[in-house]
Amino acid sequence: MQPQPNAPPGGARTKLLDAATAAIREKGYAATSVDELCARAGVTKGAFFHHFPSKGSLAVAAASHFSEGSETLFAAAPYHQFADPLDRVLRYLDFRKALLRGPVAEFTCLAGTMVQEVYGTHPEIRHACDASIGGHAATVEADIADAIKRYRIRAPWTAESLALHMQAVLQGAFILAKAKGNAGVAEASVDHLRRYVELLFARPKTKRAKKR
Amino acid sequence: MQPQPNAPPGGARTKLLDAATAAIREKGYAATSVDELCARAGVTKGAFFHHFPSKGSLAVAAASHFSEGSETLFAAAPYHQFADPLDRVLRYLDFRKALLRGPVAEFTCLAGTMVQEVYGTHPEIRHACDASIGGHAATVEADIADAIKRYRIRAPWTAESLALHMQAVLQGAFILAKAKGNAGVAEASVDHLRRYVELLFARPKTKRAKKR
DNA sequence: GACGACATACCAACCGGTCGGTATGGTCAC
DNA sequence: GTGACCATACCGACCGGTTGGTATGTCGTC
Repeated sequence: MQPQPNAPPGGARTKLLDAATAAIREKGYAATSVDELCARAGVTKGAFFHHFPSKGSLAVAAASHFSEGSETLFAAAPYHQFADPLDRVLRYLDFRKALLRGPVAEFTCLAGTMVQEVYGTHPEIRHACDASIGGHAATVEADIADAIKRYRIRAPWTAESLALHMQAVLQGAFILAKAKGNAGVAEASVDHLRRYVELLFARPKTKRAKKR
Repeated sequence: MQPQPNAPPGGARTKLLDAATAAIREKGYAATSVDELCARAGVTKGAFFHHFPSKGSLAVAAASHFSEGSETLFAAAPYHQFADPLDRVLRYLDFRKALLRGPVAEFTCLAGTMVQEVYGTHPEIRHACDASIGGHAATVEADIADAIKRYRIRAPWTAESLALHMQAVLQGAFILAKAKGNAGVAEASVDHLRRYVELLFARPKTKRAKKR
């Protein structure tokens, strides 16, 4: 099912995937043409349709490609070091906030951008985007679930719904950043989200979170 | 500056604006062609370019058209009845949640959808979307500012940033609803947002909010 | 010599936009 | 009151460029 699981990093396929990620984050799926993608990747149209049967299937592949990239990024992030699961959640948010640097298109989420355009017309792409967002949310959900246990919270909400809410805030923050043309609004929104999580757990204040 | 301030409701211009709002919310800006818009509106291409110099200017006009429509909707909403500004904010959120009904494209925000695609390529549209979102946020901001005064909160955040955060959550909720294909996630996110606002003001619990 | 990885040339459909034209209704001199 | 004049609203054939996609060819490697 999955095409070329181990595509060579210098190959046309990978270059196309990278080009698609960048271009779609900048201008969206529909406005990005196959020709432009080929030009960006330094590849011909023949190579494009050799690796992907259609533009849409490139988008599906790009969503997983993007997921893999961010999975790697978040797996290596420092917030996992913390023994306290609530600290991990809070530090995750700090990490997300720190990522809000440089051009808007470079910290934005491919899946969130694409799904807005294609959710009604390209079900396979929509599904790939859902999987991308949901997969990432699931990693955060695990820490949230641990925090609920640790702090013996009786929550009228589930770990899943909070994890999803966190992703919603981030996606919305991206939209506002795009509208306003700067990342400041997005940072402020992440601050609000972090404050919410703290209030939710109502943890007694400590001077410093302890590492493991 | 503003073209045809009082366009007749049955006229081609208004029909085009309505068609654009619906079509763009369904499939995005780039994927919606001028021909399709004309067909939806039951109008010819000649009429289109008689009223709008370009597709882009239709999009700008559609953003204000959409803003006016929602302005009317929210102005008539029941949450304004409440004397307590915090109640107004909370009931605003209830109202937003209640709006999450029917097909996803029908409760979604035109500005948020469009700005994702065009923020880098069509500055005028981006600006119109920003104005649409910002204008609506400003109405909520007024109530938040009153609530801060009333409850003598010393907030490390501004009324503006909270108003914007609320819009971010809603925009993000729309994205998740599109990805998952149902409004349930969006409702859950609004619940989290409402809980956050309550926690922020830490109001002593009352049995029932009083009307004016 | 077969096969995968590309390149080149090409196509029909569709895109946003133009343009010459018509239908309608209001204004005003006579 | 009527005909000249004109602005606005709208029509639809048409244009050149771009679109996603295809057909066929070349070349290096096993």
